[in-house]
Amino acid sequence: MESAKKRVTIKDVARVVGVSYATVSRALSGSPEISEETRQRIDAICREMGYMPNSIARAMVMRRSQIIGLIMPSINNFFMSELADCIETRLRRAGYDLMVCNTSYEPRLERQAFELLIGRQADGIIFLPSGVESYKGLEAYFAQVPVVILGENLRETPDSYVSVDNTRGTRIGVEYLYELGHRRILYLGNRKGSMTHGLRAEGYRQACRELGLDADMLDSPFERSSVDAGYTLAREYFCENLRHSAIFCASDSLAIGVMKAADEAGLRIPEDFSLMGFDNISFSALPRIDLTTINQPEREMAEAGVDMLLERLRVPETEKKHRLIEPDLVIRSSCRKVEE
Amino acid sequence: MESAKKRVTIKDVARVVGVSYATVSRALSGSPEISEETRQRIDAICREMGYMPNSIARAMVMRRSQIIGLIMPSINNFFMSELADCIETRLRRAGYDLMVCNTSYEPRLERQAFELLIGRQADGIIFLPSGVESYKGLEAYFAQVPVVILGENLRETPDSYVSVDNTRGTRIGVEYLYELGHRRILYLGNRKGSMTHGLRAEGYRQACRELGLDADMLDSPFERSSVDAGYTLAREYFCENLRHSAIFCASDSLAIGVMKAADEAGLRIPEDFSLMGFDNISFSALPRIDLTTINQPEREMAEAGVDMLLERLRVPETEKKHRLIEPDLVIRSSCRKVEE
DNA sequence: TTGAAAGCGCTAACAT
DNA sequence: ATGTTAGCGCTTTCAA
Repeated sequence: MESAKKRVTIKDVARVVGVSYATVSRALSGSPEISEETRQRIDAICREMGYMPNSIARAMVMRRSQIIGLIMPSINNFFMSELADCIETRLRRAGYDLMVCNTSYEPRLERQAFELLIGRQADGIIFLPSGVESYKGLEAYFAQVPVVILGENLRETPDSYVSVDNTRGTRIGVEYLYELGHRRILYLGNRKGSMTHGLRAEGYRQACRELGLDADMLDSPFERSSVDAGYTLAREYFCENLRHSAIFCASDSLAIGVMKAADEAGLRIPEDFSLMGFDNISFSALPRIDLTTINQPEREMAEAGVDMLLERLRVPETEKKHRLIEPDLVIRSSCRKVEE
Repeated sequence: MESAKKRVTIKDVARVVGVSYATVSRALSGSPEISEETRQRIDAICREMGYMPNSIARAMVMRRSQIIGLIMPSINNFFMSELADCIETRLRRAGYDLMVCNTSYEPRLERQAFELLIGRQADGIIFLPSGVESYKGLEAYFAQVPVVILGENLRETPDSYVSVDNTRGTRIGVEYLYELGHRRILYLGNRKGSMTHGLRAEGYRQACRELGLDADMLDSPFERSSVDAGYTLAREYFCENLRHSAIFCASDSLAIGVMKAADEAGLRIPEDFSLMGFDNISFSALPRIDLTTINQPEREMAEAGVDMLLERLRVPETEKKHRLIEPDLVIRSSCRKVEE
């Protein structure tokens, strides 16, 4: 019984109502050229028979699927799941459905996701690249379907993208620490090979230069930022004497790792040193963590990305735009005023 | 140019190769009744022309979309995003794509999601209900498409579901605390109206009865479990003298709120009281939080749910199964041994 | 206002 | 081994 379910089609309805199925189609799509009476009859019968339009057939002839693809490294990531959530909600309100593809940071899966979504006739794609490198080799797809890139600052790309202004973010952070009196600020966890991190590091350098501070960076050899990476890095650093009054971490995860190492080393935050993160992941707001950090406004990013994509769908000639979202400082308890 | 992109179809390929388009279809679908030579030629031309199969057309005639819908309250939730992540990965490996629908805990959006996915010809649906109540009124859809329910224990439903054994979870927790010497264990944060929470509370009561302890519960008047809810509840509780040696929270979020209240009240964990959570959300593993808790094996749940659904797709007569996943204890540092 | 018919890209049954 | 053709459910001319 369950599998023998032939669904009710427009034809079935037409037969019952006693009109041609074109008429039913018109009634359903709210065409004006139809009498109020037949429309009512058709509506009633549709409800009665439990008719549900087949959007696949519809997409076929309309050449629009009303599907947007979301390609991202992982759904299970504070930053990304927040983005995904906002994207879904906003797209749905605009009448689109979301198809999600995990890439697990694998370029191979990124390619595959594009092909799959194009095959599914997705009307557009929102893409969170797993890194700058991954962007290469994907350009061919960008000609086939409107794509908006989210997250990575791809300055050189001519494609639409939305990103947080990472450079601005670290500048804001350094300036804040400076105002608190900090003059020896370590920047911890910079990763080469990540555009995002490169820009954050750049902001740190710029701010130091302008404020007349020594830029001092402890790079990360790890593939990705994580609590463990921060912990490992900080442990090493704490072996020597504490030469800085503040540590600015390239990401919140790293900062939390630094906290752990500090706790173990008997160093207090912010009494012995101030700690600043970047991202404002949900962890950072927790009691006991309560990390001062630079916030990436995910909601705003998601909305900007979706709107940009929808705009391109509505007006195909729309030129590709770049949009930098302004990050902001979230003051919690991990930084304190000092006299130097 | 961008919007004038007529995609390459099977017919275009056929024309170039000089065969009928049925032949191309056969070649592509790996039919054996075709000469190796033409297959090679077709493959080559397809690649050359950048042909990508239109899965919509395919779904239309095959009457299988290879799409699975995932209906859940929110993508942005530690437990759920982890589930979504695993579900996506496993489905993709099985050749399915995932369409995600947020319901924001609104029954109206749950209904809408079902209709939408059925309209999209989804082959099956994985459903995380926002609550027991929400289950009502949805039964009609269950007849139209195979559905597997994840998360909620819906004992009465005849439909397929996978859930963690919540009752067992709290029992494990109480037994552990008992072994550590605790005899006065408060159960904090029980919410009426949630099946999950009802079962957890039940486990607590059972264990207390069997171990000869007094069951003592501090119910939560809040709609959902959250850090704030736990904080508020605990603050109130700490106003009086600490009458318990351990607090078992109905969820990790609550437990973290309790931590915050304890910190403010100058109570130390686990020195002044032991604290146990339930869920093992990613927060709980953080340094400074390090909460002993009951783990819900999300990966296992996701896999069981996906497998159950795929099995029903393969063998439509498969009877609907219920599967309870065994939770397990994660020992961290928030509970300690006591002499009573 | 309504009906008839073509066609979206593809698969599969039937011919050859 | 390959071609012909019907048809999946729907929208949209074109006619009536």
